[in-house]
Amino acid sequence: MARGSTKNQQNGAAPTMQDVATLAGVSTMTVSRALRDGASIAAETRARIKAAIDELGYVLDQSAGSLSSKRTAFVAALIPSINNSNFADTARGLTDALVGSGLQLLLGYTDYSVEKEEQLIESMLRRRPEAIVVTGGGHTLRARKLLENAGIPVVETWDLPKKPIQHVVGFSNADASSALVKHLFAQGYRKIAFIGGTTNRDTRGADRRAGYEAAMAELGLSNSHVISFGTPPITMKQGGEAIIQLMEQWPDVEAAICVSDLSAFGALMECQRRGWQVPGRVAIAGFGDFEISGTCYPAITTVGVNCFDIGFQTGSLLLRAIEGERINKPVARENTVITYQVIPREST
Amino acid sequence: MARGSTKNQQNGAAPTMQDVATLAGVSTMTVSRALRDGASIAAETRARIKAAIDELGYVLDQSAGSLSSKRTAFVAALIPSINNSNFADTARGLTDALVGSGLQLLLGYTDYSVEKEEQLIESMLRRRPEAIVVTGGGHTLRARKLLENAGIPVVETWDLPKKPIQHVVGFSNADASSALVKHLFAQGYRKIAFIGGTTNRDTRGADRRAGYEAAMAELGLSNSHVISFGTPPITMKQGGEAIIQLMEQWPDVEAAICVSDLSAFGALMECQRRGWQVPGRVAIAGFGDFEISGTCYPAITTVGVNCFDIGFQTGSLLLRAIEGERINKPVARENTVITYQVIPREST
DNA sequence: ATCCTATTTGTTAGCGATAACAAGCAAGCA
DNA sequence: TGCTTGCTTGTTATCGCTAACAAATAGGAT
Repeated sequence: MARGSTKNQQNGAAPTMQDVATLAGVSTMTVSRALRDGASIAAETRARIKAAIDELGYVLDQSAGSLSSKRTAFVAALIPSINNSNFADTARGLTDALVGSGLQLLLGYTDYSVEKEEQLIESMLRRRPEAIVVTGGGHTLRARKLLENAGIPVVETWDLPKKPIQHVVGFSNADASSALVKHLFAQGYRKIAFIGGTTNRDTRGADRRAGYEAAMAELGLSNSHVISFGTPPITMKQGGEAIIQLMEQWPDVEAAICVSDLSAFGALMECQRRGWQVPGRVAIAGFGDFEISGTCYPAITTVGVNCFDIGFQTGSLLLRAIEGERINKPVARENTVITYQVIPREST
Repeated sequence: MARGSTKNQQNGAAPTMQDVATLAGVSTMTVSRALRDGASIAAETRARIKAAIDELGYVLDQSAGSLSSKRTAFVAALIPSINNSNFADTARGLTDALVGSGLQLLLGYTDYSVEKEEQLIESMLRRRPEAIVVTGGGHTLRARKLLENAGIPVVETWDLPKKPIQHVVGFSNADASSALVKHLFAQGYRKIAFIGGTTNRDTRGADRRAGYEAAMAELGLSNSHVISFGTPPITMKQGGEAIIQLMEQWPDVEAAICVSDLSAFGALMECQRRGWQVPGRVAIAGFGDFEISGTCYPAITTVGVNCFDIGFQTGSLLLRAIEGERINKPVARENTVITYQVIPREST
């Protein structure tokens, strides 16, 4: 073990490619090639290098490589919450689409805040991702500028922004929400309320609310009632509190649409606890088709969005776009619309 | 706008620090200093540089900086699943502990697979994190070696491994599970079953099962029954299927402990759907104290683990350890045990 | 005026890898 | 034998930034 040919070998510092090269009796360039597959290198040499790598416990320093090759091999994606199966599905779709491309996904969590998003965008950009994915179309002015100037493919997801930055893979939350209202209307419900968060922090939540109000107006139901409760994302517990408030404020209410399945579930359980029949006393609907909505009893009527597909489509678009940048032929702006559907279940 | 003093300015490539320096009429070193706070620099110069940065839309290239400064400013954390509120809480604890340190958290998802973990460890290490956090104490041989040789602080969480790699912040899943069995025993239950995943892929799940079996033996309850269902993480739906299977196989069963709250919830809902009283016909307990367990009706008895604290303690330990490495005074191995408690609710 | 100190700025030399090109070498062919 | 071809390996020059040291400048004390 007493080689000590380089300084790194002598002290305890991590071995570099130079150490591997010295041990294997080749140049660093050859080591670099051995580490990539597809490079032309003699099998015997490669084996010798692999042995040296194992002996030293060498791990490639990708950041050094990136500096030289201009390829960081990762894409950044910002999602509002780490603990939301909808976004988790999107992330999975993204990951799946990226498999085999050598691109790694770096997730960031904005916590439903555009300010946090701005910070994250900047710190991601500092690491020079090859593309960046954001959730929604609402950004701070500076964030928008950062994205526009980043010089990499940008995708906005989960929304159909009026003024897209570049590519879009999403759907209209307002339309989806309207569709749900119309579904309830067709079922015979007239006194329909909406339960959501207090602020507009969650722009998708705000869109759903707008869609609800638009549909109510369109259907000639002037008595729209909105219960606002807590800052997004509103929790199961808050959903429970909201339904109580709703029943007090509007005892006649026939159906409640919740901004997400989580709050719908909370509302449903609170009803059960109080002995209010669902849908007998009041019907409850959610949004997002979370696992919980299909499992709970009664199962919750909701809007199913193809979350995985949002991620997968985004991923494939990214691959094309990155390739396009590389060969200096940027792909044209794309606007992919994702499907959604009302899923009628037992709660309405 | 027609400056064109450097090549970068001329073509469309992203501006570098040199471009900023030229525009502001200073050296790159001064720009570098202006970007850090705490560096000694004249207010006027700093303002001029900031203006140049704004004009060019410059964003620091951190990977280049890291190469030079040997500080990548991020720590890696691997968790089994993106969509599990327990691990999400741990991640939040980690993030919170890291706030203000300038360290960013990079999350990776192992999908409960040690092979995937190994891959992730390697790809994380390639980016030279300043510390790495893994979930659990079970790793492939190579993963273990990689961690041991990484030369950075390593923390294993959510477990108390027999042969820790370095630091540990966790608890005994087996003991926690035993405590739950003993609680049910004290409530008068004797015929207690366990519902978990089929494989040992989820080592924490396996530990919980082992704890169940140990407690049953200790209590003199020889008739332990284990229902294995699906590969971890088992879903709500699988929890529902498992309880049916359990009731068929062992009609006398009085209580079922599920490997996690999610499966417990699925089991509970299935019982409601079939009109089996819980806890009248069968009692159900979970693990993890997810939001759902406290909200649903009846609320589920579970074991609450201080998940946030696992993350927070890990984060603070990391900060100390990283600082220790920097001043060449590595901190001693630490073994932090996190508390848990049985939370009795309506379902037992 | 001279020296000292503190503050601000610049210079030089890498960090660890890879791109681009150059060169060595063996095999194949005339 | 001499030349070409194709494969394998090496050399050189960065990539964009920061550490470490050097130098310039201003202000104050003597």
